[in-house]
Amino acid sequence: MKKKITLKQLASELGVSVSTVSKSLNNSSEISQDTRERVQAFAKLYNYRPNNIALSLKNKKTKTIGVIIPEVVHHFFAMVVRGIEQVAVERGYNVLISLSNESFEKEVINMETLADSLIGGFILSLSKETLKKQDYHHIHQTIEEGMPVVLFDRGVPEINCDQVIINDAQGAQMATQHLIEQGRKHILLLTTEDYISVGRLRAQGYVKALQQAGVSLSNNLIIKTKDSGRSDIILPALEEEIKEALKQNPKIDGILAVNEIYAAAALRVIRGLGLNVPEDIALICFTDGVISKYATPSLTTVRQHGTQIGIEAANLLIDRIERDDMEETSITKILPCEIIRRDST
Amino acid sequence: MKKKITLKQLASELGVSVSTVSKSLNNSSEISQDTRERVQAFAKLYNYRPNNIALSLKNKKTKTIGVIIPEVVHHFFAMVVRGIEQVAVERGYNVLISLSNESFEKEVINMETLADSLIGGFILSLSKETLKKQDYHHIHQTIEEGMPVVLFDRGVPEINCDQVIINDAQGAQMATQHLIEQGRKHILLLTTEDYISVGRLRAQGYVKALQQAGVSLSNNLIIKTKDSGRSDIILPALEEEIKEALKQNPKIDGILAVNEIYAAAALRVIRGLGLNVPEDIALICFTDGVISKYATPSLTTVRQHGTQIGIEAANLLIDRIERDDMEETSITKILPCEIIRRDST
DNA sequence: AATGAATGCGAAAACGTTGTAGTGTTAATA
DNA sequence: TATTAACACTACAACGTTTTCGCATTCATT
Repeated sequence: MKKKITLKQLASELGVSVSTVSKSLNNSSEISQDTRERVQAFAKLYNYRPNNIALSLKNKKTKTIGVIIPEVVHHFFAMVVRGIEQVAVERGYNVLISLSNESFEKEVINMETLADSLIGGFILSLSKETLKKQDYHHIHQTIEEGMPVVLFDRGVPEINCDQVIINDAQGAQMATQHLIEQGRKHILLLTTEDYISVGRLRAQGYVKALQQAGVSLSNNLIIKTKDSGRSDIILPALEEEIKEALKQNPKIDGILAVNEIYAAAALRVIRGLGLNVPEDIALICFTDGVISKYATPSLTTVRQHGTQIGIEAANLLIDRIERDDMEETSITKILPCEIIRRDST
Repeated sequence: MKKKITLKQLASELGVSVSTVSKSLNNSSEISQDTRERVQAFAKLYNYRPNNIALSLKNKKTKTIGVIIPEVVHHFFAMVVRGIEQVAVERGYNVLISLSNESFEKEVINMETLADSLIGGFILSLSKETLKKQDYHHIHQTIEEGMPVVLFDRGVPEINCDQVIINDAQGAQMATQHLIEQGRKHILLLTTEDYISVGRLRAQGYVKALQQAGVSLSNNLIIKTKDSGRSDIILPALEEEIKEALKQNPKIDGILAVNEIYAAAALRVIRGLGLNVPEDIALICFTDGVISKYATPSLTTVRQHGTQIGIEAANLLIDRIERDDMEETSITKILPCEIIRRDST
């Protein structure tokens, strides 16, 4: 077992000082061509690679960014991670990921652990519980300590930091318009409770589209799921609600779901009632994931460009880390959505 | 902006030495009760938290484990990550994730970067390209340097390190038996090329089950996908192959797919041909993911217990890190699979 | 021949922490 | 009263780097 070699060891083998070795490896002009080459050859031979921990300690900077997401088994977040990772690698950074599992406490603990560790900045999407509590002290504190933070997806205007979100309202509006264009007038909305900005904004877009089209809207046509975080618990309940709604209001001819899972639930209910998609009911949803692609019929979706969000967030964060300016005013990037037409509409 | 406070600053504020502060915070009995309390109160007031980088440099250990997976937008790997993360948090470790995107080169680079950084050990699943090349020098080198490595899912017997894999052969055998029990005798196998151990082993299980049941097997009933890594490229080709097979061999009444995506492709083809699942053709696949759950009909699957794999792998790794024994012989854990019955069989 | 600059290298500090080895009190023992 | 023991605290080295400063040489210029 060969342990990693250090500058000191190299120096003593070569019979020169540590400084000389360090400078040679960094190609400093202080050192003669001769010595430089000799040291470099030797270092290569011994497969020397600098100890990043020591570097971090010295530079007070670590080329590592911390990412906290509510869930990893989730297509959208996985896409975002992919984007972040891509940029990070390009720009020479590592990515440290941890999961909040939608829990406030885990989010706080993870943030503290990461902040204590080796992190130059954070990219995170707040957990549902945090949004519900509206307790952002850990975020504020982190920012106070001079650590750059980028929020994504679930934007919070009252936090003063860079944010990358999608235009949820516009996406929902487009989706609703899309249904209306197909002649649907009785559109059921499946969304989350209002404290999740994403759900709230999407509901707003839905309402706006209906108003613009002069279609009357009704509270019976909006189902807000009490999302406990455990999908195996909420789904049967949601299906029951959908079934009830469809029975009570047979005119329903379109459904907009704020995510794939809700759409899948709807699809199941619709089939159970002997109805067809898209003939009887058209279906569109957010999250252009694997369910939509492989469901039968495949689902028309609002694509959220998860990878793109990750890319933007990572660039924003690394820019700020490298400029080292916490002062400059925050940037909020709002990315457009895109409708992916498939067979369900 | 309050930068993080250091021991030295605390010491000068308190008018004692750095050592005293350090020892007080660590509750050393060398320091009087009085001083200890005074220091601790002060530290809490200033929200002191130790700088882990300095600790790591000193201890030559970092409580961080590196995870390299081929893809994050993939249900199984996401589940494994979840398991790893869970154990890591419990045992006080961070998780550093990076993605190889099934590329050999990215895998090597990522391993080097992580090894240079702050890693105490690795958990990884080799990329397809690595398996194809059979070039494991980076793994060997890492192990040589005294870094513990745990491989999961895609086992490689010739690498001497801990491994956590599922019993692929047995899973495939069970799945095939399941189809046979339903009276299916002409079972199509959708698998990968042989260099991927997972595909190879599953094919073996399939063959074994057929032999045990006295069912004749035919090469026409095995489709090996040339997996380029880009699913948008391979899927249409795969669908074409399946369609061809089904046409040429109308007796086919069962399909075993080595992953969800292949199963989804099969489902689409079957529907396109006007056939029904499970009446005409029963369908079973590996990867108990979101597609299987929400497809119509929902798919019977072989569950691989991804979270459990992650848990086992993380425990194995952390045990080895903490015992610091690279010498002890390697452990290979083989986890059983489980059939999840749904509507497609 | 004496001065100056340029060249090539080394010593030492610094980053934040811990642990070992010391230092100086006070109290207890012979 | 002299010796020792216990106590409470401090100094310092070490982890692996980079970097600033300083010290010799050598070489060119007067």
